[in-house]
Amino acid sequence: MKLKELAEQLGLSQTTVSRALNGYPEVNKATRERVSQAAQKYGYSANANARRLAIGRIGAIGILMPRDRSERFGPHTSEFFSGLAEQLSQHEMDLLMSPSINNDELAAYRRLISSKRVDGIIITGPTLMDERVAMLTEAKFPFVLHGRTNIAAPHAWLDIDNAGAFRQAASHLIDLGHRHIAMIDGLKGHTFSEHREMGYREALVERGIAVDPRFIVHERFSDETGFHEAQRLLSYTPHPTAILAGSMMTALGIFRAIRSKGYELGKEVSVIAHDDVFPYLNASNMVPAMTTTRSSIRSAGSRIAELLVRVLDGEPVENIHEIWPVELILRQSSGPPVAPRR
Amino acid sequence: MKLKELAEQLGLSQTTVSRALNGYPEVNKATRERVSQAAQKYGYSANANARRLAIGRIGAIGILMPRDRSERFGPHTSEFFSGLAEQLSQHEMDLLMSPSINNDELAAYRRLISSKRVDGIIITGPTLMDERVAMLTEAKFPFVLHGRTNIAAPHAWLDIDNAGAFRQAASHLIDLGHRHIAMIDGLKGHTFSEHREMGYREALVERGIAVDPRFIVHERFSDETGFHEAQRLLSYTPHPTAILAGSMMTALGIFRAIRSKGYELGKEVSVIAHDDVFPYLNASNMVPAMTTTRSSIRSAGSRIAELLVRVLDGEPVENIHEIWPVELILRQSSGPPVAPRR
DNA sequence: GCGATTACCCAAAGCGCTTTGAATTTAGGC
DNA sequence: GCCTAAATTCAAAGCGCTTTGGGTAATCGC
Repeated sequence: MKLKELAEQLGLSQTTVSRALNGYPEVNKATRERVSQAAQKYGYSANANARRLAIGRIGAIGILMPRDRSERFGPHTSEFFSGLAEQLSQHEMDLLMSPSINNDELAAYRRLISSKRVDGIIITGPTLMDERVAMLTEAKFPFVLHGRTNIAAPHAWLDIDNAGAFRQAASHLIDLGHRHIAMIDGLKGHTFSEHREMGYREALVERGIAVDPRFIVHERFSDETGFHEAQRLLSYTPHPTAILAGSMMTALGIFRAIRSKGYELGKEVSVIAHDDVFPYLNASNMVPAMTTTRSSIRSAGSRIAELLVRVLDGEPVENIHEIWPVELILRQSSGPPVAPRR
Repeated sequence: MKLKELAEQLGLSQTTVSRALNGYPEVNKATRERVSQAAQKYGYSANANARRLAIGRIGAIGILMPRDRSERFGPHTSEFFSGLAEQLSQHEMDLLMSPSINNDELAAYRRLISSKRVDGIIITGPTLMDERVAMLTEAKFPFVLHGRTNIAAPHAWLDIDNAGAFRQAASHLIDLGHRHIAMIDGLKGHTFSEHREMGYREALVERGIAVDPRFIVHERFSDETGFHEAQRLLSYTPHPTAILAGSMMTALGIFRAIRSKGYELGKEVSVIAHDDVFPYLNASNMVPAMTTTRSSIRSAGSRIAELLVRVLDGEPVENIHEIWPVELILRQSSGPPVAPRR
């Protein structure tokens, strides 16, 4: 069933039917009602391509999937997507996932833009001088960044307060009496990683605690690296009595390392992990319950979609910046340092 | 830059330029070359909507994201998507994620079809009499199912051998000497869950071991349920000396429960988990390394995309069925039962 | 050298929708 | 009851691309 046929059925012009369906004011209430009824009855729904061709808007936003297994594609991804999609459905927009081809990311972005398959783009996991941000800004293509960069040119972004999260967590550990605090976070170069390290350093420096470079680890987020790095850290003398973990997966590995060394978690060694909030991995139900810096990445996705819609509606990007605070949720994996039993 | 302009630049007709770019034979080699060069130079790329409107094919396949936090949206999702997207890029197709609105899934599918935004659909996590499968089959809309149903009408699907996986795992445990084996799997009703239970039962029955209904648990996949259910199971007398876990997250919870009861994993209580293969959660690096039934969900996604393309190309759906075997990878979390120390 | 192919290229007709500009009714004012 | 303004409705012109149905020039067979 197409518009033309529906219009014929109703004895109306395509114009009127189209307007009735799209909620334009210049159509009689009774007529509009009649049209909706008919559309319902025949299961009519506009051909998305034709509509978009006519309207000039694509009705979809894009997100590139890195081909390699970078930090940008982990368990948090599905949560983030879920948030995006949820919001986009409010605006009748689709989410287009485009995989980058032969690892030339920038080319993939260009292709995505030039083929006009999306109105805007969402980019995630930026580096401090992210070239994608630079490119899209220059191309004047609408986008919202999840994260931040040091790039001066104005662009829209939403980020969580990574520095604050780690500063707060480290401060808290210091308050508890810890003096040897390590951090195992994501790969260097990524903004979030740099910011977290900054926050960590600030907390230590503020309290006059020397920063031991061996205690700052940047690695892929995985239980495996968490395990290995924590084992290494715990073999030092003195070893850290507290570890900040950049992800839940890392924390799982760290937990294992602590146990394998015979230490008690939350006593001899404390751990505070950053939690993106996964429905299937609950920090509060672990044993001991995990102290976390928490920020729902699902909510962030949802909000970012909203912001992108605003960018598309013409809101100046220089107005679109949000930094979300991160909560520190105290649970049992962090406590005052206790001397080892041996 | 649009086709018309490009054609003018070249002093050719739109027809010729279009044909040159799309690889049609009736265009001079030199001309084709000249056109490609120019397209490259001006960064021309066809407007996807116009192209699709003309061509009648959408160039995208759809996948619905359940709004609720069902089994269908977990950590495996991003891996599955990743596989899909990787394959689709070979065919210049997009992946459209559409969130279901107000939890009326069927309506969301209908909307997706009638608005002609996708050529085909991928559906996952079916129940035995999945209504989506029934609906799409009846509507004659192309789709490929990840999983299986009992629906007789022919439709394309790819599934892993869930029954075989659990049968194999249970058999192995029996070989090791276990007589009290439990399973904690996903929610009842889902095909994979039913099949796994079937496999488990078969293995026990085959060896003359009575099936204890208390030992069969169906729950959401999460570390939390793994923990609670395993705790419950281990409080029975006699308690299971081995547990099959339906997911890695469940297994994490089970591990915790075993430890919290003071049992040694792989000795007093064995665990075999199903592993979809996550880059960030590696079974072989756990301590003890986890015995798993392994099947890459990423590969499945990739293959399913390929199958859907074939369906779209007109291959009869009754030819498209694949059951993938599941490997049992023996590691240290499973071993002969050892009597508890007390 | 001439008709018949073959190779290339083109103008124009859609694809199904939105929107402009105009026409037709209907309502309002005196 | 007549004129003007407001309320409805419509015909037709795109949106940018593919494809049909011809053309024209180059090539071939004899």
